Amino acid sequence: MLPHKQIESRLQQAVRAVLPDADVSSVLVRPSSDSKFGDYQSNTLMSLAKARKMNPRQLATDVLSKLDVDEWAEKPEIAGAGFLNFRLKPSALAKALESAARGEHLFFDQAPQPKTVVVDFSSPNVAKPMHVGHIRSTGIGDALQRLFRLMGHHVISDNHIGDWGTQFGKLLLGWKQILDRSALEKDAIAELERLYKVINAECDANPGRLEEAKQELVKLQAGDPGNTAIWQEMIQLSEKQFDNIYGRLGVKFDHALGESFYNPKLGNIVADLLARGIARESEGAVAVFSDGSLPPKEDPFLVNRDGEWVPDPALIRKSDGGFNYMTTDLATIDYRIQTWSPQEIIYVVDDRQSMHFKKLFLTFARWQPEAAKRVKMVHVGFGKIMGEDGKPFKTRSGDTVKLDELLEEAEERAFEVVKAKQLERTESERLPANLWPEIARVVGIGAVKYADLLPNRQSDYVFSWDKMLALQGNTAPYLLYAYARIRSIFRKNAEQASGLSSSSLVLSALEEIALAKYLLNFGQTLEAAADEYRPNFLCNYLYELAGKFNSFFENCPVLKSEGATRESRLALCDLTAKVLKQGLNALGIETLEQM
RNA sequence: GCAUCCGUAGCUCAAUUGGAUAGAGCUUCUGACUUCGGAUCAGAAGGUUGCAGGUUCAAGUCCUGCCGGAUGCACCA
Repeated sequence: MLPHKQIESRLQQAVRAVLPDADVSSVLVRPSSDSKFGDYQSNTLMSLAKARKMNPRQLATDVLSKLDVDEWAEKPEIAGAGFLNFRLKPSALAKALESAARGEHLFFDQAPQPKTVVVDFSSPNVAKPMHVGHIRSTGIGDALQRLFRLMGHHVISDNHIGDWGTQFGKLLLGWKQILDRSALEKDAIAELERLYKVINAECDANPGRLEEAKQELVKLQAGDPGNTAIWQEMIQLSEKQFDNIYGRLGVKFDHALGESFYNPKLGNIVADLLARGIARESEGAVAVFSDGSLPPKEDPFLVNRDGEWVPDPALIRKSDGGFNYMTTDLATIDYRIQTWSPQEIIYVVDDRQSMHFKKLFLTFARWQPEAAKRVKMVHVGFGKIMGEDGKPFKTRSGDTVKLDELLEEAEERAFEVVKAKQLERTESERLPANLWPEIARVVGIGAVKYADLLPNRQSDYVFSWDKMLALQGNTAPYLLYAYARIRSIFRKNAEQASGLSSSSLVLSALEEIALAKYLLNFGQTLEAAADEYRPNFLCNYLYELAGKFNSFFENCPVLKSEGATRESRLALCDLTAKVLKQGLNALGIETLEQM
């Protein structure tokens, strides 16, 4: 167990000894905000004292008298209003690094009680191109599924594809009447998009066309063989696009159960909700209304119009008899609980749908109260991607940016950067030109993903090619460079690339110690990122780690040093590389041995 | 109108959810062994955290009221 975990565990014991009835799970030890306060701090005693109207410094003194952390830390100090500060013993630090160098751990522990977690993300629509809007859901969702897996949880990722719904009426009409076969073969998604746009415009102008489209939809829903065959072909064509993009992004799903999968279950769900009195008919539709259990301000089923709270129900059946996404989402939760019994279901969907998810979760809890108690349902929302003009990110002509074109541009721009840097080097230092495209691919895709994961997910962020591909600052290229630099040491020193032959590490330089201590924080960062569904914690950690490594690298010669110092420094390099690689991998970003 | 999210250095963003002197990068300026990979490092400059109150040992973070922005409010997802 890592030293700060040992300290935390001992501290919890000491608190329990002083306050037998206290909830010690809230007593935490965290890295200090400033090294002058030691390496780790606990501020939780202050809130415990406050809740009991005790003097926090007195409580700290009492706890301290019961606390034995001699094995890992110097004598703890009480500071300020009641902070407990811990300074790590050099022996404890060395021991933690030695066990990591022996391959016993990489500064994190697996979750003691693994959860089953369903992660729902990406959710593209059939017959439409994937666009920038899909980066965030796909990138954050993939990072979360990787993070949870790394922590030892059982993850089920599910891509809830939009393969059913009213858009197919228009698409079927377009397919039958204005399809251009050669265009379909050339670029299927572009042609399907064209069909939809043309028919959609016609429907807006002409109610007759809209009726025709509706009839096609009714036929599809009734199982008409011709329309079903066309629908299936559209899905197949779309799947090619999805596979291509997910392949480029390195994103994998355990399941891709689209909306159509749930279609046969929807009628029964509506009937059941009606029978239980949870839903009722209204204006020809079937809807779920407020049950009055929440104050109006917090009730998502109410909205204030001109000073009066009026119903804002969740529709589960339209007045034309069709179902909508609320119905499908209820069926989806039901299916997931029945099939996988998860403790947690996470939806990575943009923030505009937060109201929908509030209604969805509350409706499900009313429908299946017992099942709802056993599963935590979370909407992990995120903000928009803006252009550098501060408006939503669009192409120069004002269209939405397509994801495949964006990835293409990322690789092209990265290639220009790679090429420029290679040409700056002498010929002997330059990498063969046939390696450049692969380097550009990893840098370009990594840069897009990293730039998207770095901002706090709830805020909008400005998309900037120059910033994400910048070679300095908090970017993917900076991190990849730090990794490649380390790997280069081991190419020159292949015989010592793994393990530590002597038994103990020596750490003396300030930069060595700072780097070593920071490595120990990897696990807490992973836990915080997973607990809060915020991959950006990990981004910032890796950036700091790379910075500390670069600082160490400038000041502490590795290959030119000798004996135990040399071995210790090699071990530090190796561990830093492993943490960088593992961390970037958890973000879905590949690494390069040279660049 | 009501609800949700947001407002932090000239710009782009952090701040481990109430902790100690609000941190990075870009930009500007200064410096680093003829470089274990200079796509690097060290330093300087840059702040009344939109405004005004409140809560407490402690507020960028919580509460109230304003100002400004984004989003959502019945059959699209």
